[in-house]
Formats: sequence, structure tokens, C-alpha cells
Amino acid sequence: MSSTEQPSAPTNFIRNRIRQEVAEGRYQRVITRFPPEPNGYLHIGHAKSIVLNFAMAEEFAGYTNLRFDDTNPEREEQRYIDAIREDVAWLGYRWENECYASDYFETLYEYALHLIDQGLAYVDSQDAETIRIQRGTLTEPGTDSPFRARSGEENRDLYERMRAGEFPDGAHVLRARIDMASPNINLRDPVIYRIRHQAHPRTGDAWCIYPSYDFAHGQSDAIEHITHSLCTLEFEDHRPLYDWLVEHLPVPSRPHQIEFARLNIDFTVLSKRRLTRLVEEGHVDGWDDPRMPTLAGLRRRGFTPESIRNFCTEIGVTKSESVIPFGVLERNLRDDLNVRAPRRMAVLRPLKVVLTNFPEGEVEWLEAANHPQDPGQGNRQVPISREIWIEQDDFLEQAPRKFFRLKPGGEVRLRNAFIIRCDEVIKDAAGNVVELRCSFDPESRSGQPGADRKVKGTIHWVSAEHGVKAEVRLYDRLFRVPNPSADKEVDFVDHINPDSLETLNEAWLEPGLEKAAPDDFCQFERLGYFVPDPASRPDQPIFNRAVTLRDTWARLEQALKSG
RNA sequence: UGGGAUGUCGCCAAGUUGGUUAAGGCACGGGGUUUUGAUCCCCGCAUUCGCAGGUUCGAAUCCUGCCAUCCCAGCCA
Repeated sequence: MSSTEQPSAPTNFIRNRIRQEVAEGRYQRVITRFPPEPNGYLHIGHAKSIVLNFAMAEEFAGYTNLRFDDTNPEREEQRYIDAIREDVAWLGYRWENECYASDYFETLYEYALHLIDQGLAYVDSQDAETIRIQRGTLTEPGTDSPFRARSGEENRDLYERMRAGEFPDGAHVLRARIDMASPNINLRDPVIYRIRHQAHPRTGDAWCIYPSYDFAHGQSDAIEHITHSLCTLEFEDHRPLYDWLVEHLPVPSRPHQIEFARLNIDFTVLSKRRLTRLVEEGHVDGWDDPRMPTLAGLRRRGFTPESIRNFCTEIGVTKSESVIPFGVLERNLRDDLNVRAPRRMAVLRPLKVVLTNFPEGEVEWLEAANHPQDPGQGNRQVPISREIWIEQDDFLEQAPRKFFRLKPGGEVRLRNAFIIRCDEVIKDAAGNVVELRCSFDPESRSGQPGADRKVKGTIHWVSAEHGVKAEVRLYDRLFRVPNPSADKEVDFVDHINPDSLETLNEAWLEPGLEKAAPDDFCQFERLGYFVPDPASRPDQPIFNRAVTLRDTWARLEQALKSG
């Protein structure tokens, strides 16, 4: 199976519903939209929505629009628009139209006038606090605003003057006249236009009144002939309002809103508000910090678009709220990279080994497969010399029973090379192991007749003479607890894991790796998948660890320790 | 205590116009292959569908009641 192939998509209630509708002839094709507000970066939760929207449109012969829901100029910025476009494209999707709710401001303004003329909207001249009190509570109905009975002419006049800029922020709002006693609070005369003397990233100073989400969204859907407006569960209560507006306005089509559960992943936060705080308060190094669950962060961490799409498909779409273990995301990356990533050798925490019977000054070039299961990836030549680096973890003076790596007097195979035996352990004054003296068995060299001699373990290495020094960054979960936002009494930033980033400054890479580019992912054998950081330079390579390999030994070791 | 929604194996999730033994994936356990303790390959893994009643020849699927969890009182989206 190729990694880029999507696993057979599990069916879900939305697809089933659309299938049914198409079978009944209600739709010839499905048109969806992905509607981000440009006030932050996209995260993995958005990816779920993107994948769903594009998948439904593709399956049912339609297309998807990218629509920026830019109705609140106070928090929206052009840089977010740019970042969002880049992320959606990076994920591998091409939108049919790039739209902006702000493109429809004139039409929306007229729709509001239409409501006014129908007696279905009025200008309320009370302040926000008063309106809030009049809205009632969850258990008590609201009370009518004294302005609810304003005449059509007066409403029209006031609304036109709101647009003309005659009033300061907050002086008036336009409200839909629905039902102040509705058990659904969204129907208690929701505000649909407010005054904001605020420049907009796209319309500049053309407007000083802006439509609310509820007034803009459904109408934008209708204008674009969106058939299915997919959104998250918290908008379920808004559907009656969505429907009410679309039914009372002269819109060109009749879209339908369907809600699904948003994505939750443990040990992270997936809300723009919180992610924004992490960035603005400097808890992380920007929106693309590799520990961030943003698409930009995951990309820098080394995630592939394929792995993210596969993940989104695998988790399914339902209305029940669930929490996906972060490990599921990681496994999808491994599954993808396992079949694609070229194998390389790198030593993260070096321990010097001198091969005592290896001629001084000599270099041997060994043939190494770039991928053990995919001969098509070819081979490369790796140099070895008298002194090499091995991983500190791969030597233990007091080795437990099932430790298959190097120990005093023991043998181990050097990956792609030969078997060595540890003859001597050199320590410093403090008793730390600083060097090993080993002898190698020339007969066991790869390709030689003696190569099939079995030893328990195989370890990776890098020639000391040829190795390239590099910085390697290891990432761990950003939070220490499964649900950082669970406790209302505790600020989620207090749960940040102080050890989420470990920087190793003395790693050694096999030669050639220093020239890798940020999208040249590879597997450091036995360690994990790594990718050069965008700041990496040939003379100063920096690699990020995207994910470790599955490590049953670590688990076993852990189990042994805990009894 | 109003309204809206959800509850199927440790985590996801099919199935819900009632009908043989409740899909699949992940995780987990066991075995095999292996110059990555990786990958890969086999095998195992819910007499039970939030709980309690009821209807029925037959219910995860229908009815009643209860319980748990989530969302809603922004001129945010």
C-alpha cells in the first residue's frame, strides 16, 4: 500500500445523508465551503473540517470555496488571511473560489433593509448592558425592547444613518424581530448589525457597520449556492436562526447547515483563543512552533499533509464529542513516513568508540540501503574510519538480561557495517564512560560470507572523521495533563510542560545530511523521523524530530522497572 | 430547575425503516520474519450496545422513565 493513498474512508452521518438526498434527486452536486475567520492560524481541528468539506464536494461532483468570515475587523488581519491560504494549499486542497464575507457587505446591507421593510428587523438604541438584561436568562423569557415597535420609516432612516456614520460605536444596533420569549436564546431578537468605526483589512473605511456572524454566514452560503454548510456542534442552536433568515430573505439559494463534533486531542489545546495566548505571551516560539497543533507548527515539526489528511479521515465524523490521543496523530505520521522516508544514520548523544584493529588513517565506504523494504530507493555509500560515534544509550556497563546492545565483552552489529566486540571501557576521573575500545570482525562485513552471523543487536553509528555536527531538537507534549483546559480554576498555561523542548547541540549526522532542505524528511534509523528546521544551514544544520519510532524496548524497560 | 445535543470494547467508530454469531481501525496480548528492539505477517481481543422497565416470536435498533456529559444568556465566530 502506498502511503499517499487514503485509507478507505469510513462512512459518516453527513455522507449518508447527502447520499440519500442525491439519490432522491434533491441535489445534482454538492457545494461546500471552508469558512475560517482570519484572526489566527489554522490548527489540526480546522484540518478535520477542511478534509470533510473537500471530501464531500469531491465525492458528489461539486467543489469547495475558501471563504474568509471577515465580519469583525477588530480582530482580523491580512497576515492571517495569507497564512490560512498557505495552510489550506499545503494540506493539498484547491478551492474553487476565494470568497470573503466582506464581498457581500452591500448585499447583506440590502438584505437587512428588506427585513426592516418586512417589519422583521428594528433598530435598538439601548446599550449592550440593557439589551443583555432584557434578553432574560436560560430559564426566564426576555422582555421587549422599548424600540421594538419603531416604525418602518424610522428604522430605515436610522439604519441608513448608521451606515452613513452619523453615530458612534454602540449607539444603535439592528436586531431581527423574532421572539423575545423563545426558549432558544438565539431567537430573542439577535443583533444582526453593529456600529464599528474600525478599518477593515479588505474594505478599508468603506463601512462603519458590520453584520454579525449569524447574519452574514447563512446569507453568504446562499449567495455562493453552498448546498451543505458544515459546522461544529456549538452552532446547533443557531440553526433555527440560520433557517429563519434564509427563509425570510430573497436569497438566491437555500443552503442547509449540518453540525458535527469538533476535534479534541489530548495534551494540547485546540482553540484559537488559547493558541493566540500561547503565541502572544511567548510560551512558544510563534504560531509555527513545532509544539503547536497549528498546521504551520505541525509542518515545521515534520508532519506531512498526507499524514494529517489520513488522520482526519481515520477519526471519523460524528456528533459525539470525543478526545483523540495525540499518539494517533503521531502514528499516522509514522505510517506515512515509514514507507517513504529514506533511512539515514545520526547519533544524538555521542559516545566515542575506537575500532582498535581498524587501520589508522584508512577510510572504508560501505553500501547502505536507503530503505530496507523499498529497493527502488537505491543505496548510498557511507564512510567508516577508526573512530566512530555511537549512541550513549547503546552501551551499558551493567546491562540487564534482555539488553541486546553493547556491553563489556559483548558483541553488537554496526548497522550497514560489521560486528564489533567491546574490549575495553575508558572512564574519566569521575567514573563516567568516555570511550570504548572495540575490535571488529572483518568477516562479518555486510556483503561478506560471514555477514549472516547473528548477534542480538544492531546499533547505528557515524564516522567521527566524516560526521557532520548538528543541532537536534526533540519535542515532547506541550502540556503535562491530558486536558489542560478542564479546570476552570486553573489557567491552562500553568499546565505547560517545561520540558517540551530539548535541544541537543552535539549530534552527529552522516555526511550529506547537512544539505537537506526543510521538506526532506528522513528516518534516523532506530531513532525516529526527522526534518531540517527552516533555519537549518549547511554549515549549521538543525533537525527537528517529528516523531520517534515505535519503541517496544522502552516500554519493556519501563515495565521491568515498575516491577 | 428553559432549550439544543450526545452516550456501542481502553481510544475512535460502523450498525439505528427491529431479524442469523455487534463491522473496521488504533491500543493491547501471543507467535513468526528481520543487519532499525522499526516495518511486515499471522492469531486473540464486547453473550453485549449509559441504566431500569416495557412492547415483540425476536431490539443496540421501537416505547416509557431515569442517569451522565457537552453547548447556549457577546453589539465574538
